[in-house]
Parts: sequence; structure tokens; C-alpha cells
Amino acid sequence: MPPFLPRKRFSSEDPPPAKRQAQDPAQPFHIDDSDSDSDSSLSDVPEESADGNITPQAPRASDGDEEEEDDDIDWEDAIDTKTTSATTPTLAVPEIQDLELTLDREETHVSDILDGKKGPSKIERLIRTQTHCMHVQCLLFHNAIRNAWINDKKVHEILRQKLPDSIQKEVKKWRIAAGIEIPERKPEPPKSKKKGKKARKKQDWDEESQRLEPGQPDMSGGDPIIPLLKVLAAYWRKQFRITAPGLRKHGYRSVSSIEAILKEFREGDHDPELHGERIANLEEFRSVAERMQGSRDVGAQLFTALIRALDLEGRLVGSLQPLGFGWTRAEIATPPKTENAEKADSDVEAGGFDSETGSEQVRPKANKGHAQYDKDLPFPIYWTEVASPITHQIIPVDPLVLPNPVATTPDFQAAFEPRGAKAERAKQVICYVLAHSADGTAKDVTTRYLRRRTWPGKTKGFRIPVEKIPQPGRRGQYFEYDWFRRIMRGYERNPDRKTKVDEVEDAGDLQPKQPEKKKATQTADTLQSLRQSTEFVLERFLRREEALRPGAEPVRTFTAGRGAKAKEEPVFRRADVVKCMSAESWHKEGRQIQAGAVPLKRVPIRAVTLIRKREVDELQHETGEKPMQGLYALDQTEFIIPPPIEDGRIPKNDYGNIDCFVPSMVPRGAAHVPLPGTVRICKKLGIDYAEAVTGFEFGSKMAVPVIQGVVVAAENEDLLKDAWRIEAAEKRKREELKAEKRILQTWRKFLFGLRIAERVREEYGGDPDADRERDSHNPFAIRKKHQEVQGSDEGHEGAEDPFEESYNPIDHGGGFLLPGEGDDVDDGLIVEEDHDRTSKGPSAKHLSHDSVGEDEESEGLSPPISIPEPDEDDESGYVPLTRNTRRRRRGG
DNA sequence: CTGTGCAATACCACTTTGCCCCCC
DNA sequence: AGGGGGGCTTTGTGGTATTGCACA
Repeated sequence: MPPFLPRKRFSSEDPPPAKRQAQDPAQPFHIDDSDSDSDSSLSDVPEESADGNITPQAPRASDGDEEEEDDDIDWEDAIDTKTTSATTPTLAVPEIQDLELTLDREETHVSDILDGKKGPSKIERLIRTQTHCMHVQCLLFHNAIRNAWINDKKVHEILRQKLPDSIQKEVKKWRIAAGIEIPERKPEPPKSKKKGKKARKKQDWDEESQRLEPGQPDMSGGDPIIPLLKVLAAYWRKQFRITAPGLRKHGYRSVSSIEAILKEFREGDHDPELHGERIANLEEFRSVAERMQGSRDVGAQLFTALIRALDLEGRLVGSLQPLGFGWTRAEIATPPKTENAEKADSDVEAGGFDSETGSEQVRPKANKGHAQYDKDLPFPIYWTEVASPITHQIIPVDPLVLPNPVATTPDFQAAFEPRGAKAERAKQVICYVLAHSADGTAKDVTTRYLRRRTWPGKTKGFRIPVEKIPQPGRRGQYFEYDWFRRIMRGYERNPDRKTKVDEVEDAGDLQPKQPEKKKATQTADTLQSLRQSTEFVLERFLRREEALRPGAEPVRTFTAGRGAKAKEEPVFRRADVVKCMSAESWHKEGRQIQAGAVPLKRVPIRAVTLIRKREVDELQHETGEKPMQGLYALDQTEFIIPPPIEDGRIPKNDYGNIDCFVPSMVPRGAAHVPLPGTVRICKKLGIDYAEAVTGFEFGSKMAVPVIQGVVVAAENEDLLKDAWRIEAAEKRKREELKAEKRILQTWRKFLFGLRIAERVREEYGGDPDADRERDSHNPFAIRKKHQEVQGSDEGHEGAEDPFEESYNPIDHGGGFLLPGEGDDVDDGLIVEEDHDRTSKGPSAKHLSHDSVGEDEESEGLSPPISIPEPDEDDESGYVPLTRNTRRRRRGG
């Protein structure tokens, strides 16, 4: 939304936006930071709130007509039961209806887009982006929960006990080689804390030992952890059985098919093949650890647990597979029909629905026991990163999917990056790769798995890119907004707790490499390479306001097109391109065209305002051709230096004001006082002035000057400023008084209302049940109840509330003014005084900022400091305060 | 397979001096 | 009574970037 500038005149507190502000630089998605505590103990989460293994769902927003009725009912229910404020429901309902319309349209549009008939609209793009962002965050949290489970001591115990002797031996061998144990010692059950390790290490040093250097790692055969990891990975591959489908990206589906899936998910029994694997809580996680079976994903998670059980630093790595935000084929769900036909015997796809009919496909259930899940996914989605305790290097390990399970070199690491036709068919992507550590923190390690560690690489189009927001007022300077980084802020490890491993990888693996420059400059020119070149340019690429410096020589020639269509074009240096502007534009920069300068370029005049348009049309009519204007380069212009003022007289332009676009346009001997309301003061003081035009506003086919204060002679500057300060102080005082009066009136109205209510109750009595019924909609009654429940301990707040039950209404007129009261300062205040006496409430006289400010409900009703005379006298005598009288009063 | 040209689309930047009503 | 301040309103168009597609 462009900044809304209601005023042409800016007050000093309200500086004008620098020229045209960039479109709303606000982030496309608002993320609530409030819960982003990186140290929040994720292990506290008792179970997954929603099954993370549900197949990715299409945006909620594209739900179809059938859902809408439900939505309405939900909303109404919510309003009835949850809303305490009376304003919310009335506001909310029409908004929902608006949304419905949009959604209906969206549905038809999506089908058009899928047919390639139409591009997506802005709102459709937004829905996809939001869906993507939401999905990313859900996946991220899912992984964080799994990571917390992986820390479970019982899971560790289960996995350790399952290790056969041969593996135990390998572990011991490694511990010796790594210098953690000395050979003589019997292998102890590994301690889980590093502290223990260090303590033991020290002990080893102290002890007499046969080994020359017992605590030193043996690096003679490379890092000894690598053979251990290889053994462990081989063991895992052999032992772990893949019995369920894992997470995967399906893409966006038709509403009907999603609804069918949802319906079955809610109503039917849980079918892992259809709804994805479900591990509801830690207990079930322990159970799959015991059985050593599950999806590939769980396999990788349990392997990470095994690594941690062996006292190694292991991270759970997840390559998120979120729904995308683009409109390519990769985002459309592939109907499983063909796949089923292809490999009906081997592959069972989770969520196999015919997107056309929404009916469930006949699945090869007979083969369930032998189904090889996710065989069509050539790359892992979860794996493990192990930190070598010796080198502090990270070694990725994928025991279940890749042919080479232990990725020791960058080449092997790049094998994790999904690529090729098979990955494309399976919709496997790389966009966000996160490593979750044992301490609950997570880290973006995508760079490690990108081929050549070059951004954006394969993440292009699947990961929200860093947004460059131009800084207002500074050309060429950008503020970089990285949505995902902001999301990660809640998960990242505190900078002051960074480990050695962090240090090593931040400087190495995670350091993105600059894309290799495309071989020097002299590779055969293509139109595209020239278009993107920062060094060379073709004349036809020059923008409207760009021109070649006079005398610029072409560097070489470029032949575009082939055969008969071939065309030779000169290639120029970008350095020879200069930016040009019209005389008017230069004027706005405080510069004018030098005498006799010849424009470097002539372009058609762009007229926006009606007047200019008319002028241009007339000219075109006369001459028969488009009127042109000349553009000049910077070196053809000079500063506008207005002549110094004489006798305190300020020169004015045709419109009676002075152009003040830049400070240099203020004449010598004059001063710009950009304060509001200075015109009147100047008139009063009798000094010559001119209103200062600092820019223009455009709207309704008009250009409106923005006026900021005045320009006066320098000798009058202080005089004017002083006068302005005095006036401003007076004005502030007036406003304070006015506000005070308003506040008193509000209090007064409030009290009258209460009196009326009280009197009605007194006179006509009240059925307590009916009262309660009515009170359920009365915000004050609700608040009162709330206080009774909450604050009954001391009654502190309740007692201070002048509208409490204890307030005694007798003899206050019950909403009617008693004789003689009306001409009192404010009858409401008398009540207050009485109240003060009885229940220690704040008396109006003592109402101070603090006493009322404490009461949250009174916000905005800042209390009186002194009591002004009311200037209304219409309330003397018995004047019932009815709606009519109130309206009359408000009306004036 | 890659580069080019075209078309469709979205978004951005440029544009340069009122009018009327109500309150003070 | 009249002067001045504030509210009104969110333009329109050409250029440019981007994307997808057809074709060489």
C-alpha cells in the first residue's frame, strides 16, 4: 500500500516520505516472534499435536463450496461461545463472506492456470506463498519434535542393547583410536555427557599407561570415526525394515480429492499407506525403536538416536519437502493412476487418489507386506550428521537410501541434492535442509548439500529467496529481508553458545561459494549474456532515461539472428552510458540545464495531469507528431543558485511560493523554517515570506505541491521560531484542556448511565436469573465476574473500581439531576466523592494519571488534572438523561 | 539442448501547482 | 463572516522484468 498522505502540508513531526516510497516494504508474511525462544524445551511436548506424516495438504484457502457452510457455522459457534466483545461478531461476518467470493473465483482460476490458459493472479500467488510458508513451519516443528524424541534415554537404551557384540567391539576400537579410552580398560557403558568424557580424559593423562600417548587420537588411518560410521550404517541398513511410507511432496491437488482424503482421514481408520505413518507420541516412538521398523524417515531418526546413544554428537537432518509457491509442473500433484499402472506391484503411494473423480483408487493391498516403500524417491529426506570429536568436521550419514552412506567429501555430500529426471518425477526438492542438534537447536545447513555449494542452485524456485527491499531515499542501497532466516531465529543456537563444530562448518562447508565467473569476457556473445552483462551493452538495451556519452566508441560488433535475418550491432561499454533527465526532473534535483546544452536524447513527453495532457494533445494536433522533450546528462547541468535576497524580500515563483526541493535552492540570506502554521505567524509578525514547496503529490490527475513551512529572511528566522514555539505551547495547552474536558464528559456520561441502570433496578426490581442472562452479554458484568474470580484475595482492584457493586447509589438521583446539582462543577464528581468515602475508590479530585492508568479498562480515558467549568448548562433541574437529550447534546 | 524472439503479464516509475466544506 | 486548514483520494501509462512457448 502506498503511503497515504492526507495532507499537503507536513507538520514537523511528520516528515514527508522521501519522494515515492517503495511499495510497502513490509514482509510478505508476518511471523509472530513471541514464541521463538530457542531454548524452549522441545522435549516437553508430549505428543505430536497433528500427525506430521499426513500427506501435504493443499491450501486451506482453496477449499470448495461444500466446506463453506461448515465454515460459517464454525464461525458463528466461535462467536457465540468465545467472544466477549460485542463488536467482533458484527465485524467478522461480512468479512468472511467477502472471502468466500474470492475463493470461488480462485477455484476457477486455478483450473485455468493449470490448463495454461491464464497466469495466476496476485492473490493466487499470495495464497501459494502463504501455504508454502505455513507448510515449511509445520515441517520444521515436526522435525524439532522428532529431534526431541531422539534424545530420549529409553530409546538410547533400547538401541544400545540391540547392538551385537561385533558392533560393540567396533565402537570400543574407535573409542581407543579416538583417545577416549585406553586399551586396557573394559568398555564402559558410554556416558552421555561430555563432561564425563573430559573428566575421564584428564584421568587418563594422570594415570601411568603403557601407551605412549594414551589420550591422543590415532589419526594414522584417517579420522577413525569414518570406519565406525561405515560399520554402523551397514548394520542399520541390514537391521532396519522399511514398513511404511515416509514424508514426501505431492503437490497441489484438486479440492475434491483433498476433501475426500480429509474425510477419510477424519472418519476412517488410520491407514499408514493412505494417511502416512503416524507416531503419536514418544511411547510409540520407543515402540518403533524396539521393533526397528517404520518409514525411511523414522529409520534415519532412529539412526540419529543410535549415534547419540553412542555418545557421539549427532544431528537429525531433514530436507523439507514443502508445497511450493510456484506455478510450474512441479507443484501440481501427479495423478497416481499412471504410477500405479506402472509399478502396481511394488510401489504404493500414500494418498493415492484420482484427482479427477476424487474416488479412492483400488490399491494393491495384497502386496502390503512386501511393499517397498518410497523406492521411487532416489534421495533421502532425513539423514544424520555426525560431528567428529577429533576434527570437529561434520560427516553426513545416510544409512538407508544413498549407495554411499558416509559422505566424507563435498562430492559425496552433493549426492544428497535431489537432481535428475527421477527426482523431478518424485517431486523431490532441495530448499531448506535443517540440522537439529541434541540441545534442541536447529541450523540451516542447505549450503553443504548444494552442488558446488553455490546459491541458489537447485533451491531456486522452491525456497523463498532473500528479498531486496530498496531503501527509500538511497538509490542502489537495499535492505535484505530473508524470510527463512527469520523463521530460523527461533530455532538457532545462541551465538555465544556456538561450538567448535559450528565454527569449523561456518568457515568451511556452510560458506557459500561465489558462482564461478563465466569464462572471462570474450566467450561468444549471446543476446542474453549481453543483456545481463554489467560491462557491455547494446544500444537497444538502453532505458528510456539512458543515453550514450557523446563520442562513445563501440568496443566490437555483435551479430544477432542467423542467416538472412542476421543484423550487426555495435557493442558499447556500460561505462559509457549516462543517466539523463528532463529539464523539469533536473529542476526537482535543484539543477538547471547549462546554456546551449544539446540534449543527448529526445523522448516522447509523458503527461499525467490533465493540464499537461491537454497541452501535449494540442501540440500533437498542431504538428501531427508526438511532442518530444530533451534529456540531459548530469554534466550538462549546474546547480541552481538563486540570487541572494535583498531587503528581506523573498523571491516567489508564478504560484506565489518558492521551490525548495533541495537546501541549495534556498537563496543566500534566507532560511527555510519547515514548521507548520508558520504562514499565520509571519503574517502576524509582518515579515515577508514564501511558502516552501518541497515536492509534489499526485492523485486524481493532479499534481499537488507539498508545502513544508516557509522561507524567510535569515534575520527573521529566530524571531519566527520563537514566536512559533510560544504559539505551539499555547496550542498544546488548549488541546490539553480540551482533552480534559472531553474526559470529564465521558466519565460523567458513564456515571449517569450507571445511575439510570441502578434506578431502574430499584424501581422495577429485577429477576436475578434474568439479570444473569442479560449479564452474559454485558462486558462490564463479565469483567466483574472475572474480577470476582481472580481478585477476590484482596479485592484490591475491585475496591478501587468506582463502578463496583459496593458503590452505593442511594440519593444520587438515579440518573436524574437533583435540584442544584446541575450548576455544580460536575455532579458526577460528587458521586465520586461519596464513593471515595465509602469504598476507598479514587475521588475525582485525586484522580491522577497513575490511579486510573493502572486500571486497564480505563485506557484512553486519561483523567483530569484540574476541573474546568463546564460550559453546558442544560442539565439544571430534573432533566432526564434520555437518549434524546444525549443525542441533542452531541449534536450541539 | 540451447539460444532467440515473441507474447502475455505483473509490477514499477514517472508524473510537476485543486476544490470544497467546516471550523475557528 | 470569511479565511484557512483539512479532507478528499489511491491516477494512468509506458517501460521493464519475467515467464512460457515455439522454433531454429
